[in-house]
Amino acid sequence: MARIKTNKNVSKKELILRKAAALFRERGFAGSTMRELADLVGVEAPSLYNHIGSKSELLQAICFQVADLFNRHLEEVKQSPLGYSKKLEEIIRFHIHMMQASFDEVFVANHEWKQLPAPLFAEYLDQRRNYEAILTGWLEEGIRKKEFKKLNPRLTILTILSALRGLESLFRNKKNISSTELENNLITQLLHGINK
Amino acid sequence: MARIKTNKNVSKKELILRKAAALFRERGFAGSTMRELADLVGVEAPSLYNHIGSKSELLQAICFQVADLFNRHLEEVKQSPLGYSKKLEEIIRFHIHMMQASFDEVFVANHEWKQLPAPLFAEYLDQRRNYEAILTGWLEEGIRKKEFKKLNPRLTILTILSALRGLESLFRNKKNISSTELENNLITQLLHGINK
DNA sequence: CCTACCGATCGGTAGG
DNA sequence: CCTACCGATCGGTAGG
Repeated sequence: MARIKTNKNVSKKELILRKAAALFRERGFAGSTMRELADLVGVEAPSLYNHIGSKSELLQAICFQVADLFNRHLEEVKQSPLGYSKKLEEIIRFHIHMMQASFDEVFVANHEWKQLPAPLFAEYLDQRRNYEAILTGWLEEGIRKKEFKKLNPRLTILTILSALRGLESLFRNKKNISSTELENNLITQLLHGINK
Repeated sequence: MARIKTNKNVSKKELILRKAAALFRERGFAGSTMRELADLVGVEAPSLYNHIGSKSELLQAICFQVADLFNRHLEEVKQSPLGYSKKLEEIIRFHIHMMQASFDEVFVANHEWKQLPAPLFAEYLDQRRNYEAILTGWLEEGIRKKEFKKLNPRLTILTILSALRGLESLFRNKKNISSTELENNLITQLLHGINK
């Protein structure tokens, strides 16, 4: 009986988290109210606090769950035997898949992490910088091995990540563009260029 | 005397607008308060309302001033005799210049326009879509004339614009990277590709 | 441009 | 999970 109660609470908390991600994406974290969230969940606002600690705890859970998935994937690719261009291809593919699988969560993590309370803000920023630094290292190595043109590595990685973040506007409109076309288009454009 | 008074009001209003852009960029529109803005301007909160009508009027002014500059430049490039690849180069250069000249305002226009009140939201969205549609048209024409590879035109333009928007994170950190290096790097990467 | 203050709404708590 | 309600804070107004 105690176990059943726990399971029920967990699934309700997950429902709250999913609805929070959808709400925060639409209205932003600061622009969202716990009353709106309660409406989406189907309870009164004070009842939310039987399942969660605070509004910002929701943001925290969303941001770090997303970050964990990206970090874990990065570690896998890092330890693979692929060349640097292929490694970047893998990263591009994974960002597209994440956006399709968890659009609201990825969007909120990308846009609202700045609203995290002070210590978590710094921690999240660290993880982000680490992610970028590893990709930048790949580009530097790839330039040394003549795999890439001589470009500013950090700027180039930043541009790729920005382009991937921008896919959000596609998923928001629920455009029916296939995952394969997306991947192929972005890999061609970002790695091989659009000029003939 | 009436003229002097008017000039004074105009310059105070411009000060408020500049400070509002800086504040909205840092905290977001919903996360910013008129008390914080008043502190930045150096008056009490109610005094702001001698110069402005409302908080959302500030957002409106910032967003549409930025949009006007981009639209005017687009029109110039559209009527130029340049080829499509060179036209896109001009757009890339202008986005970089705008970001350098008016970082706060461009950032706010890009991120907070969704908070515009209903009729203005739709108007802004229209202008944005028109901007994207014209660039997409160039890409379609360029593909037909074998200037570009066969790519999804809308997706390709969206990717370029996303990459340009992402430059924000560079200017936020006040990185001392030259305008010329930025332009060259982005044009190479986005038009010619990074692979050797 | 200020002081004083408004109605509304916020995140969250008490108590059952 | 609800009703009742809190202190704080919000955008904005009145009046001088």
